[in-house]
Amino acid sequence: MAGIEEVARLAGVSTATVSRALSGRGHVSPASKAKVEDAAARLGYVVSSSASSLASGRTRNVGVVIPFLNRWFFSSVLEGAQRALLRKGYDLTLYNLSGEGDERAKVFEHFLLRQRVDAVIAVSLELTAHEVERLHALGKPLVGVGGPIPGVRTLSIDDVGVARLATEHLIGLGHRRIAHIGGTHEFDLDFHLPTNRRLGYEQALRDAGIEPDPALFAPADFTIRGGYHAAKQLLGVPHLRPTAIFAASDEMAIGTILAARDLGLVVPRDVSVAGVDDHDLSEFFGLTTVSQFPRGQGEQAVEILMEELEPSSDATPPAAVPLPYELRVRSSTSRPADG
Amino acid sequence: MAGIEEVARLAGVSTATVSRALSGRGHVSPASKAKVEDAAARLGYVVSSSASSLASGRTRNVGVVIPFLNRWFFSSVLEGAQRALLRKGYDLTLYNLSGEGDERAKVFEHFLLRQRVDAVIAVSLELTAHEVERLHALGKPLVGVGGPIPGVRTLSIDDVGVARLATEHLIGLGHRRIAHIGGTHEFDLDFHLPTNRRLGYEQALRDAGIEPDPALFAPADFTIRGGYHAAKQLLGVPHLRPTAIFAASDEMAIGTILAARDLGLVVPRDVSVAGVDDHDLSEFFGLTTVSQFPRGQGEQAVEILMEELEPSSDATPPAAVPLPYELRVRSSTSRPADG
DNA sequence: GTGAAAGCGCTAACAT
DNA sequence: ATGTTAGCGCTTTCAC
Repeated sequence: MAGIEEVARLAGVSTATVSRALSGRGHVSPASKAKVEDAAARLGYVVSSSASSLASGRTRNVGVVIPFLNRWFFSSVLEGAQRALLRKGYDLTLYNLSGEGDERAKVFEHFLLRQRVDAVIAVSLELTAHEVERLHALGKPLVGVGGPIPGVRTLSIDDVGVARLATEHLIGLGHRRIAHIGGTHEFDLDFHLPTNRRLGYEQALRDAGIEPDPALFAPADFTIRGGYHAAKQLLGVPHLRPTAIFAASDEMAIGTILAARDLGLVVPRDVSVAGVDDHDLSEFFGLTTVSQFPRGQGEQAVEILMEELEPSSDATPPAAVPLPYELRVRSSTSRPADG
Repeated sequence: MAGIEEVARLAGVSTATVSRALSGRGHVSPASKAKVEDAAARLGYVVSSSASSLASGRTRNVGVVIPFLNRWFFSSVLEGAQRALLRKGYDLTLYNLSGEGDERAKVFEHFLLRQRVDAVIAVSLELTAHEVERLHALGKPLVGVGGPIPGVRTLSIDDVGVARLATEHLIGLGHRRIAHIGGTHEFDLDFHLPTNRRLGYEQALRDAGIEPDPALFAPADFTIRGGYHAAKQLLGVPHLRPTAIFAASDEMAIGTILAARDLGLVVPRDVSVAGVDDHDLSEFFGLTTVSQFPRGQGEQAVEILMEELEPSSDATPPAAVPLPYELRVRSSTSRPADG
């Protein structure tokens, strides 16, 4: 492993110039810059990140704390963040907190504080005031994705609006008996997503003069299996059967489609189904859904951090752009049979 | 941020002793060790990883290079690796190579070489000789998961054996016309997984005196949708219809089940279906499959690295234990209708 | 078992 | 625009 000194010697300049030429901070004449780059390439020189970090205080590394790796939403956010960071020349250090909970303390007390990261992205994690404080005390920018954290810049989708949109779509098609499959209370921990989506559903109904019927709500766990069972329940009673079901996630909506099939019902003729996410599988199932572009959320989180880490003169501050969402109408929804 | 000096002062010892006490290298009397730990806790002291790395040459960080994040197998391996590393006090730096390919070069030339990691885990990536060499030249242990890399310790499942097992299960039930949905050639890049699974399938057939019928092979892309279309093809011709289908992955097997349903066929009465993976969704679909425990593969990769990074006296070297796999019989397979 | 001190390989003042 | 040099905060010889 060649060091900066050898590069300096080969290029015929000082180590300071090498450092400047390679990092882009400070002015270097085009001539020496070329010589340095050439020498570095020749020697296969790459800076030692630890030496650089120690001397500069910057690590060019961002920590991402995330509760799940094998769920579509989370892996998509992670993928987006990774791509954006790589482009900026940053590393991504992953902290998956799916574990017991003592892992969580460990991560905060030992890992994030070792000066290994310049900033932290917290995905769908409600950080405690204490945790936020520790991070802030270190001067580490922190941005949340997936829900509001008090005192933290957070990218958060308008869950009420998303649910309204899906429900209004169903109402617009002529449905009046619209059921909802939402999250159980345990899932309300992180940012009340289930509550907000149920709220949006109810608002849309009321705006259309329909009183939400508690019998048309079924809780589930955001999985296909959970949606399947909830839907069977909802669809099982013939004379009360809803003509449409809005599920709070695509996975539950897919479960609903499968349940309908098993009951001999045809989607959308006998029952319309709508979800939220635009999951990988949704197109295959022809599921009408509301996209929420999680990859973009990961990328945007990185943009925000970068603006704090390396303020660029020109840039208009990304501002608190509301996250986009979009109705995607496929073949799982149609007018109800009657009319 | 308190430094080691303050800890030393508060504990009434030298910085050298603090370092030794906290890192566990070198002998320290129990008394001073306690004092140091106490002082460190009091001050909320955590070592600066960059300073520590620079001085010691160890980063306590492992790089994981992985081609996909949003596929079950890969995210599971990643999860296993993350857990195991966290337990050992190591960080995990993620390099997702899903991108174009110039990303790949970037990662190898700039990221992995900046002395940021002590070791590298390569998941399902066929590294070039040159890439392997660069890594070795740095003295960085490297272990592969998912397929053999020349000159590299690799955890690799016996794909031929896995496919044989699934196929033999179907043969044992009495099936003779067994179709196979495998990968297309593009998927053969990484370790010939599709080829090996097809090989195992054919071996099992031949061992049972059945000549593989090329008409009973259909290529797909390892997705549910791909499996669905391939299966429709296979099941569409009534008089040639296989009584069982072995798919090279659970996702394709699930697609097969859905295709069968859409054709009015009942699984397993009209057609048995078996897959490989034991995917999250497989239980829900009652899919008979061969589990391959990817989480364990990630963990095992870490074990191997640790043995190289921190050789423990007692440990029996983990040796080249073949990766376990296991037939999981559910409700998608049964004896063929005739008998 | 413990302390003193010499680096680890860079970066950032400060000069020039 | 470039060179000189003093650290960055630890770990690790080497002595004791």
